[in-house]
Parts: sequence; C-alpha cells; structure tokens
Amino acid sequence: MGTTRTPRASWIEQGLRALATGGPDAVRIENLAQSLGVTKGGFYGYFRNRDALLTEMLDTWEYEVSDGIIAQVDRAGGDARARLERLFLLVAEAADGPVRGITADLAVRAWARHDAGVAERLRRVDNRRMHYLRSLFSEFCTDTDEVEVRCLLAVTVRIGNHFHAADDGIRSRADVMATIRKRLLS
Amino acid sequence: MGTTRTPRASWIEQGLRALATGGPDAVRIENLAQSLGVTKGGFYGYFRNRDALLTEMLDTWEYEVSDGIIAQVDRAGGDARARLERLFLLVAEAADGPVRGITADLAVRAWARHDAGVAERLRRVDNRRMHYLRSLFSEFCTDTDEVEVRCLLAVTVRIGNHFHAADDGIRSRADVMATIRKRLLS
DNA sequence: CCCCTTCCATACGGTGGCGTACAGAAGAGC
DNA sequence: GCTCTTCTGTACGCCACCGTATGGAAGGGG
Repeated sequence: MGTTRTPRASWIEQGLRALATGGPDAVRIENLAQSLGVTKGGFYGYFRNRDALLTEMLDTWEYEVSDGIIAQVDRAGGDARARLERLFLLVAEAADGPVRGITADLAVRAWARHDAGVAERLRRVDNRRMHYLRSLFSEFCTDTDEVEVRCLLAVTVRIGNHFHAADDGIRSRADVMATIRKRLLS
Repeated sequence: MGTTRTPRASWIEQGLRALATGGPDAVRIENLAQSLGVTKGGFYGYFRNRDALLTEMLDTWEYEVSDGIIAQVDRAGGDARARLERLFLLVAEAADGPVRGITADLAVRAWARHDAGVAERLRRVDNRRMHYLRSLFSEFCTDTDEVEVRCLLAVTVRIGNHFHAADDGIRSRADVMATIRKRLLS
C-alpha cells in the first residue's frame, strides 16, 4: 500500500483553514488542492463530494472545541478558578490554530446564521460549554443568578470582542478585557 | 418620465435583506431580481456592476447604524441614562429591519473578517458608537476605567449574545441580559 | 393620439467551480 | 524487475451567475 501522500486529514485541516479566513464559500476544492500542492484528482477518493468534506470539517471542529478542550483542561486538575484561568489561557493561545482557533469558531458562528445544520452543531457546542462553565463558576459563586450572569458574560464578551472593530481608547482593549476577566474570577 | 417601477432603493434594500439572511455571497443579482418580481434587465441601469451595489448597500448601512441612530436618540433628549435606555430599546425593536436590524449588523461583522474594505467601514462605525457610548457613560461614571469597561461590555455582550446559540438555563437568556443591562446603568 | 423616456424581458458569450472518467506515476511487497 | 494498489494529473460536461446587447412595453407630455 503506497504511502498516503496527502491524507484525509490534510483536506480537512486545509478546509478549516480556508473556512476560518474566508468563510464557508471560500472552501473550494480546487482551491484547497492548490494550497496542498496537488490537483483535485485525489479528493474524490476520500470524500463523496464537497458537502461530505464540510460535514467532516464540522465533525472534527465540534469535537475539538467542546470535549477536546474540556478534557485537556480537566486533565491538569486544580480548583475551579485554576481551571477557568487555564481554560482562558488555552483558548487564547490556540487563537490562530486551524481547528481550535478563534477564527474558526467565529466563522462557524457566522455560518450558523444561515445554515440550520451548522446552527444545530453550534447549539450543541455552546450548550456543552455553558454546562462546563456553570459547573466551574458554581464552585465559588453561591448565587445561581450570579453564576448565570458570569457564564453569559464570559462567553459573549469573548465572542463579541473578536467581532468588534473599534480602535483602542484611553485604555487598550487588552487591558479592559483583562479587567473584565479579573472581575469574573473574583 | 415613466414612474420608476423598481427604484434604486429597492435593489439596495433587497440586497441588504439577502446579506442579512445569507451573507454577502447570497447577494446574487438574478436572485434579488426574482425577489423583486422582475429580471436583472433594469439592474444595470442603476448600478455599474455587482460591486457597485455592494458599495451602496454598505454606504446606507454605515450611515443608518451610526449617525442615523445617534441622531434619532439625541432628538428625543433626556439625560444620559434615558438616552442609553432609549438606545437599547431602539436597537432592540429594529431587530429584524433590513438595514438597522441586528442581522445586517452581524452579517457585516462576519463579512468584515475577510474583506478589508468592509473591515474599514466597520471600524468607523464601531469607533463612532464607542465614542457616543463613552460620552453617555461618562455622565454618571466618574472613573474612566469603569467607563471603558461598561462601553466594551455593552457592545460585546450585545454582539456576542446574537452569535451564541446555547439554550436557556435555569434563567432565560432574556432575563440574564436584562440583569446585565440593569447593572450597566447603575 | 403620438412621441419619447424609462424600465423590463430575453438571449448570448464568458468564467469559475463541481463532479466524473480515465490514464499514468509512485511506491510496497515479492 | 514485476505487479498491484493507491494517489494524482488532465480533460470533459454541466450549471450558476455575471455583464452586455437589443427589442419592446408602459406611461407621461405634448
């Protein structure tokens, strides 16, 4: 059996990369092939068609950014605050990765706005994340309403911040975000 | 001079509607024509090409959601808190409009992630909005850092909330959002 | 009633991307 | 070196959409 020259995973990763930078309509098979240094000849040996690729891209994304990340955070142990800090850090430093990166996350969110299937996946991911956040915040917040507020803030501020294009004011955006993060953990 | 049957503004509005529901790649001329009950024959009498339409769509959007809304809020008068409440209300009730609606806003944000020209426009809009928010929050917040935090929260939570797909928890999303809004005005 | 302007329908060529077909290269195992 | 499998290059038909050209409808102004 000849060595797989450009394996299945290559197409998926390159697809996610294209999705992150150009949206779902930028996931063109001939385009991915060129980025991989081949032609589309081999593509249809792995995937039935373009939709099949999109599906598998979403499969890997869905796992990686929910159970994948949570498992990685839990593996390191520590109390709730330590895990939250570790989670924030992990999410920040994977920022430009093709799968767990924030750009892929945002691209999927934008995509979900006009594709029911993607919306359903995103719903699962966000539910899973919120469930995890609730469990962590509850460990040092007794008021359940306060827990809900902090969970929603943690998630929406992170997403909204990346869609927000304003320049820095007197304080830099990073500074303000750090202040907000500190308050969430108080 | 014959009455303009489907005027310039129709194409722009329908274009924004398509943008809001399907993203920029859904703004197909022949598609808009069908939605308007005509063919694309008349389109090229108004616009040089598809890009010209996109530009004009963004022009109207940019004005409406920045100076347009601000002027409408200021016209009603009142102190800073009253204006903020009015702003939040106005933004909420225009939610499904084709121009000022949140879906158009989100579509433009998603679009800006992979189009430099759109990103520049969005930057202008967000700077204008932040400037206005700062002026309002400063009137009852003495601490400038606190002003920055509230401005960023107001903007990012609103955006992030619409990109967030999780189901309601113990408290409904609307309830939690109301709590956050109340805190911002305290 | 006719003209004239404005808008619309239709047909056309051009382009880009999808999916298929098939032949050839590139190794692995013998 | 031969063969067999697997992957890749190339060519093709197809479709959606863009932008253009042109004839014709619709309605106001004289």
